[in-house]
Amino acid sequence: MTDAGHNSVAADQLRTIVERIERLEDDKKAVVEDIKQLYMEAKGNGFDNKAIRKIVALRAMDEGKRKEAQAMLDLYAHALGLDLL
Amino acid sequence: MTDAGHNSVAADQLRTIVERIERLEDDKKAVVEDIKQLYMEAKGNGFDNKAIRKIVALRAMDEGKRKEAQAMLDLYAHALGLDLL
Amino acid sequence: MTDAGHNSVAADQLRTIVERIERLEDDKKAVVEDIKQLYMEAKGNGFDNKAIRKIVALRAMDEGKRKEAQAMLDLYAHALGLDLL
Amino acid sequence: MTDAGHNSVAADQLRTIVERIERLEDDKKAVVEDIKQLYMEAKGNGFDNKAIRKIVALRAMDEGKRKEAQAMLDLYAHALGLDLL
DNA sequence: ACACAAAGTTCGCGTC
DNA sequence: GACGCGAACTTTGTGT
Repeated sequence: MTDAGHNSVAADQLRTIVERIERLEDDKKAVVEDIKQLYMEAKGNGFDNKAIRKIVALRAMDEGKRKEAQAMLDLYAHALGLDLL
Repeated sequence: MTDAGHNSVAADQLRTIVERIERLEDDKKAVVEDIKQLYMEAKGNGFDNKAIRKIVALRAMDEGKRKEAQAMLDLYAHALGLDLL
Repeated sequence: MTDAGHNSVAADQLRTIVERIERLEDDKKAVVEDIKQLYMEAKGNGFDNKAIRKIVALRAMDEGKRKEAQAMLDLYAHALGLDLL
Repeated sequence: MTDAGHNSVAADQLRTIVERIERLEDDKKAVVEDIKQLYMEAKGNGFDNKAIRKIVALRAMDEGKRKEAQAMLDLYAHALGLDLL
């Protein structure tokens, strides 16, 4: 088998990989677009998107970690006399 | 209608929005995961992921590449155009 | 007066502006580097940089806006039955 | 030594760190403001700020540009090298 | 209000 | 295997 033949295998493999990635990236792009649309819709209904984003992030976050991070923040805030609420 | 009733409308709307976002985020996450898997598979086949990423980026750019090149020319035309006009 | 002479004024002006910007960008870069060093030092002393960043951000934020944003978040969280604390 | 005393050490350390960061952030803010002023001045003199921004970016890149170009060549050498080796 | 640009955050990589 | 470095993505702010 020639080098060309041998290499064409890798080249084909590479091409396949790249194309599969590109398709998935297209999918991702579509989903991101849908999400954007949803936020626009929410805004149209008078919601505060920034708050919604935070809510989504908080719900996604592991509860344990969230409370731990909050505790650390509270600790530091207290040490500096910063009134968080 | 009570305030509770009144609020529950917005609350339901909010909940619906948040849940729809979360579903889309799940979709997105799944796609991102698939992409990651692909890269891992590529790596397992001896490919250089960094190079693949650049290839993908370049191909994605190539659609807008002419526009970019054109913009670059315009840029210089403008920037140096100050000397010319 | 030739075009060249006339244009050289604008060109010189442009050059001056660009160079002044570049100097300021260098300054900025240096400051950013210093900040990074500070965070590294803090980490070396056992502090949680993420929490410190939040503290700095909170202190920088206008108190009114901060509480307003927090109130909105609380409102939404409550509507969804999300326990923040 | 009381806990309060013990903690006050860390609290003081934390306060010092935060305040040093805040000072540096102020410096940064001032520099950013100066840059903004410069752009406004440039605009007042009839220059195209968008073009200037690109010029500055390009000049900043130009130091690393050869490296980037080299990286691009290496990239293709690698990616296509699969066909060659 | 939209798009562009800047900042911060996170993730993968190379290094030690 | 942990740490710092650099790139990619997300989010925030600003100028039009």
